[in-house]
Amino acid sequence: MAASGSEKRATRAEETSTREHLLDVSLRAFAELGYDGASTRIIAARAGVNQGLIPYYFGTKEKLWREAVDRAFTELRSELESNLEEDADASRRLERMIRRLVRFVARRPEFARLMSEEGKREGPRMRWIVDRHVRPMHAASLELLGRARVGSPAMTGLDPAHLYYILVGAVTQLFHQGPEFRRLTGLDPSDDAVIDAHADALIQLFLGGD
Amino acid sequence: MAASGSEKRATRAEETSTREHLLDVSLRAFAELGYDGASTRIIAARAGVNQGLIPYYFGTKEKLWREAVDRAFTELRSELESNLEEDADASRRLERMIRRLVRFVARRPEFARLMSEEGKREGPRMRWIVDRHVRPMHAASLELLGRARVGSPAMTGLDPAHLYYILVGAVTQLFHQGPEFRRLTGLDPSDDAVIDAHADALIQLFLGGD
DNA sequence: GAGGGTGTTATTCGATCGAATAGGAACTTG
DNA sequence: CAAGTTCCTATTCGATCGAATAACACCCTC
Repeated sequence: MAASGSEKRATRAEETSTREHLLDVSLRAFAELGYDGASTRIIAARAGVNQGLIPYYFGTKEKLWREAVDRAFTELRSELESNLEEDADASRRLERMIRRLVRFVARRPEFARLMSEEGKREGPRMRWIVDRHVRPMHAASLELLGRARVGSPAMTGLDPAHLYYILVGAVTQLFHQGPEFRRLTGLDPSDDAVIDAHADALIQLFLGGD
Repeated sequence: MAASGSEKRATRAEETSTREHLLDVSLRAFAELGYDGASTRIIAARAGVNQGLIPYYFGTKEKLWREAVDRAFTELRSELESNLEEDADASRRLERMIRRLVRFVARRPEFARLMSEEGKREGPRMRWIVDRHVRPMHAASLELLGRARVGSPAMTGLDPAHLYYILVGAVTQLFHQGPEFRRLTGLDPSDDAVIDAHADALIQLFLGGD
């Protein structure tokens, strides 16, 4: 069952390589179904290839997972890091960061889901992801939060360590719980109106009326 | 391999019944390992009983899951509903609610984990849990938030629907991601100092300096 | 146009899954 | 103390898991 129309073998270098496509599909599957729930057969079926291709390209399921995660964080970084320095005002910088974060999480809720999937239990995957990806991001966030806190009425006196988890949870929860949100409210978590309203609410809450 | 010392059969009605114990263990296992990851064999082993007991008591794994979830929500309700009405000031009521929520989630992080595990994907379990448990809680929360919003400088003008997800995420994230938090910060998410600091930060953020 | 990669499928393996079954051990009721 | 009920274990079943293997189809180089 070759996904697209192209009949036989799809003549190398079609849209994207099969390998890249597998990584894409894997991230969503791991996020949606969990590491155990996302069987290599399901992943292969969604990608329209044979299950044997996964050991072939990635060796083990674990390595496939790691490569998919690396890829997701690369995308997140490229999303957030672009021209953030140029803004002198720390509050404005935080505001833009929040808006970007919201949009990113809304567009790729699987990212937040994967993080929560792994961050909630001890294990080699948790340690790997924290040491390799979360810690640097966390450090950068603390710095940004620490600077933005100065002068913000809503945030003064708040411990940045707690603020970090408060902010991340506040930003991601709605999109992380997308299906629940949709069933509960009838709204579409991928709707731009919902996304913008959420970002607006967060910015008002964290940065007050300045 | 009977867990405790009690030799043969444990003479009915010891501490708690085996069935209750299985429900307790199940909730933690489902939250920690996910529905698929928590095999009935693992659950049985943690409870110190034979795997065959689970079909015996609960019929199917799905029914075991539902009963464990019912039990968790019963506990949450009894935690939150007690003498909340008597406080006239909506802001104070929200403040106490936040403090209780934080303490509950800190004490039973498996609750938040289980909710996020199921709320992130479509499926019969998601629909069951939303219709049966989340919707009533959500309605009550919206009412409380709507009233508390009036007069609170930080929350005026914010859509209660968004506020709900912001609040839930902000409250739960740190404890939901307990193992990650511990590795990242070196702090213990079950430490009372951490718990109180988190509640304080949340209350200041949401209720400002009143 | 023969030969050697490379990408891919089909098949198979041992392990583990949830559930069914049969039987045993202890308590309850006569 | 015999019979029945309840609680629990041991074993087994078909399904599915991740991974290994063998063979195949295509492309490239010569």
